[in-house]
Amino acid sequence: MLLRMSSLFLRTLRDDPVDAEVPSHKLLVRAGYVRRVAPGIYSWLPLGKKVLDNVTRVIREEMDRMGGQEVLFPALLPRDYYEATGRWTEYGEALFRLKDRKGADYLLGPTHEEMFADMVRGELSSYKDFPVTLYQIQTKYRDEARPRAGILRGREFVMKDSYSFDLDDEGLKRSYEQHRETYIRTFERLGIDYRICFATSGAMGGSASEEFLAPAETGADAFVACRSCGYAANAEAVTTPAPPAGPAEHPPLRVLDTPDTPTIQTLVDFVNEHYGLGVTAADTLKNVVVKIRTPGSDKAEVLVIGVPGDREIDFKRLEAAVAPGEPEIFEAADFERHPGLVRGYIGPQVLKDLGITYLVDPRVVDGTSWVTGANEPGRHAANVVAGRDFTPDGTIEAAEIRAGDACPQCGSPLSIDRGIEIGHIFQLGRKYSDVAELDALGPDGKPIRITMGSYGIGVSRAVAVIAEQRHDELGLVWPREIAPADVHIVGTGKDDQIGVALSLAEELTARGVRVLVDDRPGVSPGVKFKDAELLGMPTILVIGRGLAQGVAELRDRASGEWEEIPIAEAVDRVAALVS
RNA sequence: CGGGACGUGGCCUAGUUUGGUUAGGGCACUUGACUGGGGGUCAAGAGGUCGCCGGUUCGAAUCCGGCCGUCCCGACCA
Repeated sequence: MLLRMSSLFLRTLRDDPVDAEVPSHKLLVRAGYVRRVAPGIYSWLPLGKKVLDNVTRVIREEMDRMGGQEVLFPALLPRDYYEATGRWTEYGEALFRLKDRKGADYLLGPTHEEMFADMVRGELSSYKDFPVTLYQIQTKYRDEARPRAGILRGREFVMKDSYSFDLDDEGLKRSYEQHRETYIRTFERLGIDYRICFATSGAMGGSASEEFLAPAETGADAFVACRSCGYAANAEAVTTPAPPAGPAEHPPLRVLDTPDTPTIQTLVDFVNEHYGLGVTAADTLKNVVVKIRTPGSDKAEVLVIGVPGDREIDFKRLEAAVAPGEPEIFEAADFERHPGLVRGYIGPQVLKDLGITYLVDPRVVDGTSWVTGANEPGRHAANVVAGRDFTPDGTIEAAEIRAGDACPQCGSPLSIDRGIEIGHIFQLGRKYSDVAELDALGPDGKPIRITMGSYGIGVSRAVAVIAEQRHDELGLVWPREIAPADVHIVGTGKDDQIGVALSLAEELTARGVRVLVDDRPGVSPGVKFKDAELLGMPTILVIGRGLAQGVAELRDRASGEWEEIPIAEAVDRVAALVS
């Protein structure tokens, strides 16, 4: 492959685009890899297309190595498939919907579970046909409320999605492990720094689930990590270790007059000053009322959640904990309908009598003593003991996570970082096969309900993530396997240098090296060097003022190191780097 | 959907507060000359419905009204 800058469809920009915030966005636009067409929608220019193709190729090779079989569904889909699983309505605003000329409803596929399940049902019917794993590399469409960060999070994006179909849970587990290993190999090859995090399965349903997160300050997902044991989890999936049970004996419950103490801090100050309790916010039990709505219905159940008073409810964690239910704020009008709940002074002591479900943070174990509401305006209760004065209906992971919280595996302090989700694997189970009535006929002549796994990699996002992780102040720094070319040959100065650069380029091309050569006449060396650094090929070969002495410069883009080499050896040296 | 900002050649922008000749600059582009190792210099050019519609006015990029669009911060996702 030989690309000549003199004829390459490329224009680099000196200024950052005004709408770009994150480095990958700025650099991919400045280096002429992508151009914005509409919010969250980008075109790929020749160099960008090569990068995208390289990422795609790596993913495809690893999927094929695993035994996956590639298919391709349409992006434009009729409504019926998504009607059956309820997602035509459930997917909500994020679904691109359109009508054909007859007025029939269509959508642009945001994901393809339904199509895969249906295809397998149509083609396979015997237990002998399983297991099978199918995948596709497809453009997906999601009308995000707010696309941002260039191709990191667009409304149109390329995704590899695969689905495993197994006869039993053990098979599903095997398919899941295979994908896990394949993803590890894939991201290693792509040169992406990543963490495997326990995850919640979110809107897709299903059970066991892990996310591959690329650490980045600009990431949308918070995750925790433990230095000592390697535990890592998405913030939504972090579990809180329960402390040991408290002592059996406690002083009796005591109701206190606490006027004007609507917040935790005013309460703590008041009881310490007037009653000498010596408590902190962490000794109080904050009770938050929410409504949990079942999707697709108007019914909402009232739920009270108890968390230590020094912690806020993390709404994202709450949502994950109650999924597929949807939590809603309990408003003033709701309090009027439930006179037993005294706003600001709710205590768990009465919830059983009110018939309201009470879930607590895992730290609230039997034998722990709390300061909490007394269910009367202006009054709180102290020495309220879990297991004696109230009995929760269970625990819930809804309290915020903080750096320094105990690791659920080893107890060491956790750190919190941000990351970009680049892959997600999970064991879907039978949610879609139930809807599709996807069965195989077993050896005994009875149907076996197929169990599915679902696995995604953000392909175009991976390009942005690589750019995000591999750049410096000068420009992009592509890993060799992903770079548009192996070597960027710069011919500075006059015709001699450019002529030599071109002939070296042809020799290298003949050796199977992918070459980008800057043969633009009349462009100053400074411009060519800047462009070479911005574009980010891993190796830069300069044919310049050393030509008269028969030497060239061989530069490593990532380290910035360079050496002078005889031009006669240049082809061998570069070819050796590539093999 | 809530909050904030903005809309001027391909890109980045000045001008708008206080209406007044031909809307100015930088980058990029074309031509010529010089230069030739860090986005070089000089000269000459091409390129604009100032987001759209309406209003006020002798006169609107500028003031008023409406609409559209975009970006950023929050609630949602490969």
